[in-house]
Amino acid sequence: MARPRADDYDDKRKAILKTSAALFAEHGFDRASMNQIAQGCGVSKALLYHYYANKDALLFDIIRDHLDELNAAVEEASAPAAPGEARLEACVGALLDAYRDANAEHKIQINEMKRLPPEQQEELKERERQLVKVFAAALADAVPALGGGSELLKPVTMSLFGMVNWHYMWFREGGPVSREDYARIATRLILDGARSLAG
Amino acid sequence: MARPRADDYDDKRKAILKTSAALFAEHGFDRASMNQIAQGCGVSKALLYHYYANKDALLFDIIRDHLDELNAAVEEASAPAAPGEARLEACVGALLDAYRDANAEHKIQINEMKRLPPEQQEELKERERQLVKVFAAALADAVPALGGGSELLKPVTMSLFGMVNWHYMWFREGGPVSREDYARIATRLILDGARSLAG
DNA sequence: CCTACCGATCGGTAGG
DNA sequence: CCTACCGATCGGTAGG
Repeated sequence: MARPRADDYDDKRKAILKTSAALFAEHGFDRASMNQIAQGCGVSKALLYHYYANKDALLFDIIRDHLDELNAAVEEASAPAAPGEARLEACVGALLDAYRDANAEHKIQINEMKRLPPEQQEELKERERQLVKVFAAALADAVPALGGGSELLKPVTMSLFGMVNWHYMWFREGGPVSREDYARIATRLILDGARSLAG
Repeated sequence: MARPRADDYDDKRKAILKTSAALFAEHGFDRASMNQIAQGCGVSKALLYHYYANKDALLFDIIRDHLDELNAAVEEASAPAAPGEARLEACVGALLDAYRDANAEHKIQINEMKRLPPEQQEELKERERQLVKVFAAALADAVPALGGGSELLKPVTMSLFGMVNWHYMWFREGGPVSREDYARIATRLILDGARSLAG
């Protein structure tokens, strides 16, 4: 009879994911060695290879889990039938909030995804596209002039992602501007600016 | 007597810088080997080490040259005593234009700077701060409410950098939106949004 | 300006 | 035939 999966299998997997994400973010994917990661997790390297077939699989799982969490958070915020403007701000706020304890994962998504083989990258990029889609829809809803095939929708949507995905370069927890503040600021910049552009 | 520097010393140095930047951007700093770079430049590895003491020095020089070019372009655009709004758009346009043939260098600045030792990073970050300073000043000039110690100046300035520094993720040469178009769009988003926020 | 190497360390896998 | 875990070490390649 097959040996059943250990009760804490998933907890251990999550712990490995969190620790390795921190090490990848700090030293980069190539420089964080499997030995370091095993040590950081308090397990043997052989056990690490029991959970993940190779280093790439570890990187893939970190980014996939992260993107799934972002998508879940944003889709939840996008669900209520709120007016366009409030819905966009809720989405931006949900995204920034999902980034709160995921700085390492965010940096890895931005900087290390290209280390993966093309098919794996494609699977992750599909999840990124899903995220972009929700924001583009919320934007087109809040500023009707951006819908209907306007050339402005893409650059404006990407401008919003630029702001939000760049926040980790300057934003500091406990500073004068909170995450909620910045969600409001970014939403205002985009909405008022887009209305002016479209008008 | 010391051997004089070859007439084409600087041309060769620039060529090495451009080729290695392309390889670092494509494969990442760690994976692009000095052997690959030497081959790509059509020189021996020993000659490469004649120009640069080590791999770090090469990385440092790529980013320093790049940042110096950005600063020069933006300071030139910032010089004319144009009205605040036009000056900001000129600065954004100059920055986006300086990025035109520097996609590799831009990616390296964003992704690989942390590979350098702290003092070298500091020297480069000082150049980044100089760039930020010019934009913050142009913004405060164009939207007076952002000046005078407003808490909004930093997040709004960083929002602008987010938009512009993120452009390489989606912008394609020859697409429906030109660099000039996007300079206008980003400037409008920031200016109209900031006025609405400050008001 | 070249090639032959070095000390160190990598990701990954062996038997049990 | 599966999964859980160890100590030891593999072949290759990096920067210099």
